[in-house]
Amino acid sequence: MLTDEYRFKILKELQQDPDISQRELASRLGISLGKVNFCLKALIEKGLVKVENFRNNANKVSYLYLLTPKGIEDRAILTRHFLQKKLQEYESLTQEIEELRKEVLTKKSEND
Amino acid sequence: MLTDEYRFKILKELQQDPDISQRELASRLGISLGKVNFCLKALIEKGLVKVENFRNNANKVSYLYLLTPKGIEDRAILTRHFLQKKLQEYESLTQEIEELRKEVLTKKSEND
DNA sequence: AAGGCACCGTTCATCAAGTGAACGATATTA
DNA sequence: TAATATCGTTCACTTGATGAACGGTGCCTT
Repeated sequence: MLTDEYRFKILKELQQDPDISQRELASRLGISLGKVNFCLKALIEKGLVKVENFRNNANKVSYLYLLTPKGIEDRAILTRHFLQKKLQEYESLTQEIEELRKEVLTKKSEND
Repeated sequence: MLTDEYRFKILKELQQDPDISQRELASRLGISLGKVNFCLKALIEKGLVKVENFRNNANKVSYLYLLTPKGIEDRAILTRHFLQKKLQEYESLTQEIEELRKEVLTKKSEND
């Protein structure tokens, strides 16, 4: 499945490193090769990524996974979206930590 | 699978509400009935929870999922463990937000 | 007492998602 | 030229989660 999270992560990696193998990408994101392959195809299908055969000066054929204008736009939208989401996470995480702290202190005083 | 996370959450719920149905527990934790049933059995197997047939004054048979001393101890350990973990998450979340902020601002200035 | 209803824990067939070994194609090296 | 390395692609397999269905039990109404 291609979630927002991996759409974002993959677009981010590709933008800053268009010549990257699917294996390397899988390794960086901590997911399987199969999943990367699936997600990448979905991104291409959606028109967010375009794959090009790139022939460098040593006559070596390698692949380039380039973000299309639509892909760049999508990445920007996702960035704003995730900032909002992370800020909400920050709120709830702060509260969660507060509760855990209280609890740890309570338990401690019970044993004193 | 019985992860630390659900071991913690379930022990927490049971401690503050020992007469609770598996369905209600599933609903509170946002997981399926089958998973609750599986996890609960695992907790009993591990000796962290003891189930009792509780016969109240109206002769109604209901269940009590009580934490054993071992269960209470485990919950305390998990609480401290999760506090540490959440503090680490806090660190990385803060950094992540910082990066997202930078990025949003960069994109914005590019379009000005 | 009997029938109906509601809720309980338990089971398990079914589904969805992730995995990585294996493959053919291609580039590089010996 | 043969051997090796790396590429993207495929797909059989594993794993986890799901919730409908079931039998058991308490309770209410008739």
